[in-house]
Amino acid sequence: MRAVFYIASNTISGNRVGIKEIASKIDSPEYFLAKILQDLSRKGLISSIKGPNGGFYMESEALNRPLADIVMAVDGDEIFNGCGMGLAHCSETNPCPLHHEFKKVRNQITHMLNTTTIGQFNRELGSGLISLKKV
Amino acid sequence: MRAVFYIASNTISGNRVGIKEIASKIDSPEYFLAKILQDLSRKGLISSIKGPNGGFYMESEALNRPLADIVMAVDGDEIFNGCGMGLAHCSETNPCPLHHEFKKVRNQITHMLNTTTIGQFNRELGSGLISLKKV
DNA sequence: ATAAATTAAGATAAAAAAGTCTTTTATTAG
DNA sequence: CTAATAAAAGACTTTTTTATCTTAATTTAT
Repeated sequence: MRAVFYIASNTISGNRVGIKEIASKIDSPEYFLAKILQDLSRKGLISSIKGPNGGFYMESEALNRPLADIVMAVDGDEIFNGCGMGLAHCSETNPCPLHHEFKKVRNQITHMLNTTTIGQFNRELGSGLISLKKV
Repeated sequence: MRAVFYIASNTISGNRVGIKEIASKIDSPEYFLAKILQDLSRKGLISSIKGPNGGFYMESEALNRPLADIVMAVDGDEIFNGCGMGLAHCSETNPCPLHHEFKKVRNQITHMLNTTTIGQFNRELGSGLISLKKV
């Protein structure tokens, strides 16, 4: 996610960025991150070109995709489904005691991830002053 | 969590339950579950006695503890902290674009886990008709 | 006391996730 | 065309999590 933000913010300012730069800026192991970006690239969320002056960037359509797409691409849709307590029987018609509250929470998260685009998040994040590191 | 619910519901009806029974009822590998229960037992959330007619049960105080205590015991307090986006810079004074919404969500979850006790959840779950299986 | 039942603890193993390295492929600049 | 640069792909290693097995300790019933 942080890597995508970094790529997005560079795309917005017209640059492509190499894996080494991304890795160092978000403080993530280079080769490991490479795997993830390759995957996101295969899934079309980010783009890349090889060779000198190559690197990662995003298509403008991709910038308009919601944050949920990153989550889906990396982790799948698991977090969006199922009973919060992990109970099989729990459903709308046979809810566990926290079903409705959990549902509310999950809908909120889903809504927020679906209505915030990558580009929008980045613009609101502000200029390049902000660290995308985790620690 | 499901194991604790099973123990709680049996405690409420005055029984102790053995690891094999729990494992089969919640559909979890016996030895693995044993490790987790040993841990919860060391932490005082559940109790056990050995020997014939032994098994796991809960003290009545434990039944009054909030669900959050189970989460804490098993997973620690990580889920209760930090920026939802994993950004280091994000804080109350320098919030990321989703900070406030995330905070709302997290507070909701925390509140719901803190104000629902194990015993209460179980009583609301209803009688023994309900499967605690995951699938 | 002894045998049986039952959890506790420790060692080990298997599986999954995270991380690293090496080789290949594509692109560009000269 | 060639050399250099950069991502892609695949093999491999390490670490963490999940799961299993074995032995020990405790309790109860006889």
